This record gives sequence, structure tokens and C-alpha cells, in this order.
Amino acid sequence: MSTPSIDEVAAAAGVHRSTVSRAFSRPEAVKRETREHIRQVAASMGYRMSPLAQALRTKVSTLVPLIVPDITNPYFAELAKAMTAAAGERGYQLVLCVTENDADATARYLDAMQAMYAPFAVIAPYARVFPAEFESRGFGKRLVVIDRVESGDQISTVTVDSATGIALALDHLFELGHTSIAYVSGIAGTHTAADRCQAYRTLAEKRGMTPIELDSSGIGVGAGERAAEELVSLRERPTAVVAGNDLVAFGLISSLGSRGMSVPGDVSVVGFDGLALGARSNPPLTSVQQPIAEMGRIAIRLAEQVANGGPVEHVVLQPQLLVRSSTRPVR
Amino acid sequence: MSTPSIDEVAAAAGVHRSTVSRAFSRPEAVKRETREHIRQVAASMGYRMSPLAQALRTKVSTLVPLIVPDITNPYFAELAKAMTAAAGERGYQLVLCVTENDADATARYLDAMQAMYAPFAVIAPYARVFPAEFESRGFGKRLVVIDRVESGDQISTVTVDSATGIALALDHLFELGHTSIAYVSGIAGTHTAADRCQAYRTLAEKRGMTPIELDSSGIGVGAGERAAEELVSLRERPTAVVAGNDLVAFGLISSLGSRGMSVPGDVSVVGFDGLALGARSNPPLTSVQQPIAEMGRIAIRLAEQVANGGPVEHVVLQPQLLVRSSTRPVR
DNA sequence: AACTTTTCTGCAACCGATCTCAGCAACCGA
DNA sequence: TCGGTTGCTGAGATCGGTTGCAGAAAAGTT
Repeated sequence: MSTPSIDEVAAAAGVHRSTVSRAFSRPEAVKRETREHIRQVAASMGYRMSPLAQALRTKVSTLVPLIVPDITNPYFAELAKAMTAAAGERGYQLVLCVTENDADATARYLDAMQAMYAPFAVIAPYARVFPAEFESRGFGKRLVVIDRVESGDQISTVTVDSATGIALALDHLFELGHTSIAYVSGIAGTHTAADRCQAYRTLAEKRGMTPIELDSSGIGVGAGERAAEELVSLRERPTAVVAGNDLVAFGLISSLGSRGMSVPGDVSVVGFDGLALGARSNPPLTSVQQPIAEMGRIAIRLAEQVANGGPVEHVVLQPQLLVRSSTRPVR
Repeated sequence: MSTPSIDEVAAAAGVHRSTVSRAFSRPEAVKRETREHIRQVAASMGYRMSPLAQALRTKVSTLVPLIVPDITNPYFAELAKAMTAAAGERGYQLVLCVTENDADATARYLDAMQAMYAPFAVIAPYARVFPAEFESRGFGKRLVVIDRVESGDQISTVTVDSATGIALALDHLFELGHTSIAYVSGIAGTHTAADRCQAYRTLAEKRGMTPIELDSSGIGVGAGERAAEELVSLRERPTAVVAGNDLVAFGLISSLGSRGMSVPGDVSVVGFDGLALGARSNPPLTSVQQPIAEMGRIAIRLAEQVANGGPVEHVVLQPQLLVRSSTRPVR
């Protein structure tokens, strides 16, 4: 009942094991008629090569760890979706590694996947990534990070251009007449989070605005809470807020609502991520959209590239503004 | 540098390969001092058994497929989180299989995981599950479904009691004085979705109400849209709505907002799922909470149970009402 | 003390592939 | 006709474990 082994196929086709193996993994090394005959016999028997046996021998499996701090965060969920699709196309299976932002858990996952001969790993962090840690865990440079890393570090990365993204948000708000625009960064562990915040500062000043950074300490639900409180208490209340990511934007809007302030009636909000979920939030969220699906595909490509001895690369993608309903001309 | 093989450990400990193997996988079969000595030597060499080699020989791996239609849906994301945790505790690695609700994709995943000797599979569906399909794909009854299946089917399941959940929602609304309560079911592919809808009908009638079912056709963003449109156009407009799951509730609230109706000002809404995300929605969503983490743990337990030849079981959990801010006494 | 039973360890085959090496046939140019 | 390539296939070791079997040592019986 179960799929036949390579020896059974070999016997049925009247050739040796090794020829069957070659017929599949190195087709050009087998005479055409032999190959076609083997393939036909194999197909008729419903033969599939055992990925495990293959991996054991070659020391390269099709298992790819996707390391994320929290799959419950829609950003990581969208990334996971894009990655499974991209991985599937290339014959990989994505292993979901949820670290809860714990370095030990990350290390354990890395060790386990290393033991499974994962060809490479993809990691999307909350906090700054220290490449040295991975080198020591056996992955060397065979991984790609969905975040910027310290310049000079020899690890491939995929990111979206923070400065452009923030500029897009700010310009949109300017066009609507806003001149007092605050910023909430959300959990600011990653380099990109820091970049966005920095971009806000410099761009705001360049446009002659004094930056107003709202307190965004507090994880999860608490994130927007503090910022809303602070915003409400400001004497000169900004008319718009840019959020460092969509999730804080949601939290902010929710907290603002609880305090009787409506979006975009009283204050406009633009997020950063462009999650699909933003389309069904109240109000639908205007946001700087990251091309997440593309990021997933590129991450796999870069990873394969270094795994094959190719060069380390840092890809920076351009975001787009996604205008929905959380922004409005200033009164 | 890479982890040593069993032979190297055996040599270092001065015993045979097989003894090292037993020292780990069947400790009671080895004399205590021998075992401890081996363990010590192994630890000092940083030895880890190769899960691949193990799986190849025993035909049982630690890879567990979690089959979901869309990881982007926060319900499945929370489930995935719970499952990775539960799986990790028991030494399994979760392989994320995103089917986009495509039967072929599901079949491919199942085949692939079967080839990797997955001990069992966990599947959380959008649509009705046909157990026969899995039997033929080699998993037999070695899987658990996060949904009800046709009674009489010999596959383990974990679900939440739909009738109790709907009753919780309805009672809460009654206590707030609502007597005209509509229902939006969302994509109604699963048995539980149907159960919830049915529960609404019978419970509403039992309380002397005429059921009002809102059109919820349309997937994704469109889901709440249609329902909102219909709700607004009703002559005798209900004062509250129960949603079949949180995601439609979000969509509904969003669409209602676009039409100038506020929640809970004009209409109260209670969802079903109790997602963490509901805490940062606008307004924070009152919802019937499923014990998702527990469901994950139980799913793994049931799966292990049948994999070991134990009985098929159908576990039904009790939901709880999670009151947040999307409901309010009727005027 | 002799015999039986139990406990422990080693031997070697096996899981299902890959891959180096060697052999054989066909083909090549001189 | 002969030595040298080239193309194709088979043999067998190997990846890193597990496990049934056998035999030695230890323990228990009478």
C-alpha cells in the first residue's frame, strides 16, 4: 500500500537502484530510453522518493524554518503565508518556529533545524538580530533576515525602504493639509522600526515641523493605549498620527475611540504595513504597504543563493501608499 | 564542528553503537552506570541524535503538519500559535501547510508529509472535511480535525460547543434589553459554522424572536459588506447582531461605520472566537471566546492517542463570554 | 556446585536514498 | 586493427540511526 522503495522500482524496471536514482536526480546522466522507461514504471507504481532518505545522505533537506516571534501578529502571518507559497513553489516545506521573542527558543529551533539539515533559515525578528549567534549555531550565512542588520554584516536581508515609506505617509498627510503630525513607533526592537522613527524625525524637520513622538511602550494591547492617552492630553493636539506599523495603528484607533476621539474625524491615522486586515478595520486603515508576497519570494531566492555559495545580498523594496479611510483633510 | 555521529560517541565511550542508541531511546534497557557514562560523554561532545536517521529507520518522524486554509486569518494564526507551543512541548516540529482552501493543495501536502513519515496530521478547515479522502492518502485515522465531522465518522475532533456559545451571546444581549437580534454567519463551510447558525435559529425562536439572517456571502473583505448593506436597508432594524466569527464581526463593524452607523451606539455586535486582536479593534469586540490554546494541546494529545492505537475521541469544549465594548444596553 | 533465568551488550542487517569507482560497449582517429 | 575517449550502468560503501538475535555475565534456585 505504501509507496514502493527505490529497490522495488529498480527490480520492476530491470535496472539497478543507482540508475533509478539517477533517472530522477541527475536525468542527463541516464540514456533517454532507460530514463523514460524507469520514469514510466515508477509512475505506474506511484513511486515517490523519500525526502528523508535523500536528506540523510546528501545532508540537505527541504525543511525550511521560518522563525517569527509571534504568528498571531498579522504582519508575520502575512509573511508566513507568502513564505509558504514561495517555499512550496521551490519544493520546500516551511517549518513554523514561534519564538515568543525568546533567544533560547530561537537557539533551540536553530539547533533542531540544523540537525534536520535545513538548507537555510528565514528569520523575521522583533528585536535586533545578532548574526554572530547564528554563525555559531551552524547556519553560517545560510539565512536571510527580514530586517536590516548592522551594516557590514555578512547576512542577506530583505527590507522595505523606511525613508520612502515614511515620506509617502507624510506627503499624503501634507496634501490633506495636516501640519502637525505625531508618530507612534510601536515596539521598537528592530532596525527597521528604528529607521522608520528616524526617518520621521528627519523628514518632519525637513518640512519645518517639530517631531512629536508618542510614547508607545507596552506590548500587545497596551501599545496604542499609552499613545492615545498622551495624544489626548497634549495642549496643541496634532491633527494626524503616523504609526510605525499597522498593529499599533489599530491599537491607537481603538484607544482613541474609547476616549471619544474618532478617526478620521478628530485625527487622521496612517499605518505602516498595509495589512489586508486593515481593509476591515474601523475605519479601513490608510497605510504604507509593504510588498509582503514579494518579500517572501525574494527571501527564498536570496537564501537559495547563499546556500549555493552565491553572494550575500541586501534587497530593499519600495513601498506604496494604500489610501483607505483613516485619513481626511484637516478642518 | 558539526555534531558528532553515534559512532563517534560510541567510540569515545568505549561501547557499541547500539548501546548508545539504547541509552537514549530505551534507557531502561541499559545498565545505569553504562547509561550515565554514555550520556555524559555524549553531552560533553555536544551530541544530538539525527531526527532524520531516526525517522528513516523507525518510519516515524517528529514532523507534524498543521493544515489550515489561511494563516492570515487571525483565528488560524492563534491556533497555529497554540499548536506550535503544544507540539514543541512534546518534541514535534510543526510544518505549516497553507491550502488556500484548495483540495489539491491539501492532497499534495498530505502526500508530502506522509512521505516524511509524519506521525499524524492536524487539520483546521474552512470547508467540510471528508475523512475518506485522508484515509486514502495514508493517514487513516491518524489525524484530528478542529471541527465537527459527520457523526459516525471515525476521526478524532476538537470543537467548542456551538449551542452554548450562541446562547451565551444571546443571553448577554437579552440582558442588555435587545429583543431584535440578527445573525451573520460568515463563510459557512464548516460544520461548526452551520451548527452556530442552527443554534441561533432554534435559540432565537425558543425566546420568541423571529430569526434574521443577514447575507454573508462574499469572502474576505466583502464578508461584512453585504450584511451591513442588508442591515441598513431593513425596515425594522435589529438592535444587535451576533456574528459567526470575529473576522466577520470586524468586517461588519467596518462596513457599518462606512455607512454612518456606529457600534455599539446604533447597534451592538458580538463576535465568536474571542481573538486577542478583538481587544484592539474599534470598538473592542465583545465575543464568545474559544479556549484556543487548550484546543491546540488537546489536538496534539488526541493525535498521539490514535497514533498509538488508542481510541478515537470527540472533545467538546465550553466557550466563555468575553465582554468588551461592542455591546451596550438598548435605548 | 550445577542449572536456570535474567540482565546487559555486541553483531549485523536494515531504513531508502546518493555517489564514487570500475567495467563494458560503442565510437574515434590514425 | 588498435589504443584512447566517451557514454552508460552496476557494485557497494555510506549517511546515522534502530532492533532482533545471540552470547556472556550476573543473579537466583535447589
